[in-house]
Amino acid sequence: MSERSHSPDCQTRPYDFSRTNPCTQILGQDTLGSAASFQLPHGVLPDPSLLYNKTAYGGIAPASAQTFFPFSQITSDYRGSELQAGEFGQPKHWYPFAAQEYTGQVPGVTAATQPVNLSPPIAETREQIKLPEIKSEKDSDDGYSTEIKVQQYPAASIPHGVSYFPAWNPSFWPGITHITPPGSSNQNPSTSSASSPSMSPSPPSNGLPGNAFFSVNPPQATSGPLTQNPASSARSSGSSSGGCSDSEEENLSTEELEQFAKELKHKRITLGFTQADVGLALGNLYGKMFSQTTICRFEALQLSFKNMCKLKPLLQRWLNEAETSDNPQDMYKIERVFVDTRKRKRRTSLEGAVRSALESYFIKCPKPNTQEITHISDDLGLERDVVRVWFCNRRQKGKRLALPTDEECDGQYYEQSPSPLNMVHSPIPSQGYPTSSYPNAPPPTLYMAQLHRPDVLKQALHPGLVSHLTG
DNA sequence: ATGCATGAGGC
DNA sequence: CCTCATGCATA
Repeated sequence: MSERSHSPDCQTRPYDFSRTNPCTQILGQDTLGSAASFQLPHGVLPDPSLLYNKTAYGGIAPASAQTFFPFSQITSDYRGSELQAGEFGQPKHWYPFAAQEYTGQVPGVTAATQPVNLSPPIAETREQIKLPEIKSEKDSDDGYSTEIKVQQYPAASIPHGVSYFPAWNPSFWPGITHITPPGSSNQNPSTSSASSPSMSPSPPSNGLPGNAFFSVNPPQATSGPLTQNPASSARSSGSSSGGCSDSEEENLSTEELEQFAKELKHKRITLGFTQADVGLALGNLYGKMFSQTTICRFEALQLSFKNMCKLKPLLQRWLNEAETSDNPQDMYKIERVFVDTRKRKRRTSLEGAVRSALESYFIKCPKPNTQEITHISDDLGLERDVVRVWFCNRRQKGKRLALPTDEECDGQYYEQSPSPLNMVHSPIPSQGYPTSSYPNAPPPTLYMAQLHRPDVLKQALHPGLVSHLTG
């Protein structure tokens, strides 16, 4: 790990997404305003966060510890990437991992899926426990594996009947489209106690309910700190601040994000939470959890500006909660068993040489067309899809690492090298980051990071690249 | 921490 | 097919 937290100087500026207002619109999208948002394709949820800013966070009712459990969904039909080709009209809902999708109280299911093993109260409980994992890397004929895993979630992880809930509408449960608010009758074990003692992760803490951490926090604690951000409030001028907890999704500046990321990391560590913990905690607070990966990328400012803006308020709030809580450690997670029957394509591990080759192709043409992809995959002996995905990821990475701070050197990846494929460079709209500049100039292609920081450079380039290019 | 993958949404 | 958000799996 690096200690970026120490030297504020070394990391000049991750990215200079100006204070354009991507956030505002992101969060402002009244997706939820339209009826359309409620008839999602197949239970897919629109970004819940979109709703957050509308529904005051502070408004979250005290947790009515309803327990919801995962359910095993069996729908294994993974067609090899070979067949992938195009669209499968069929929804592929075989991978219910997103918290939102479970979010909901299903009495019947609850009982049925009652986890077998219940959490040992503390520390260890935080780990993800994997059950028999049939991992057939090479053995599996198709190369995919099936796995069953058990995850744990905070006791209070129950999305209290918040208004935005309906939007998540898990298609699995037709009747649950609109859940009943905490108060309403609901055969559901309305209380944490009812949540089945067996699963109450709450350590034998005398008076403390396991969900103390989340539900106990007084509104003040939550809403107050939200406005803590001086800059945002200052900037958010008139329009937003409705009076109460003002805009959290407000336009954030790079500096703010940067600083917050640092603060988050520091405090997080101080409080003894792992990135994974935070991700799960968000699930408790908002019903939408995130992976360690995402938290990590957030802290490292490796998400898109939009994404950063979107997540910041959530993390901010989590931080507030964590800080104001007397026993953040009590924040415990119940185990949530969820059998994931999905088969995921096994991760392809590209060799250094291959990666270098891809890099070199990328430099010549960051956005190869179908034919070119085929050519490359052919040349390197890779699956077409692997190549395609690699390019997608590479582009994405390029954008993440891009530092649109200086225009001087942007968008000029070396196209000097003779392209073996006569690839043509296609202009790519820079949607990744608000490049502050370029009023009407062609969007710079930032695939090659504007390496202003050595650390970024290190990340951006693959070791063998140079040799490959020269060789 | 990061590489490869998935899937929604958009042309 | 792409972008974008996100995550599993792994280095």
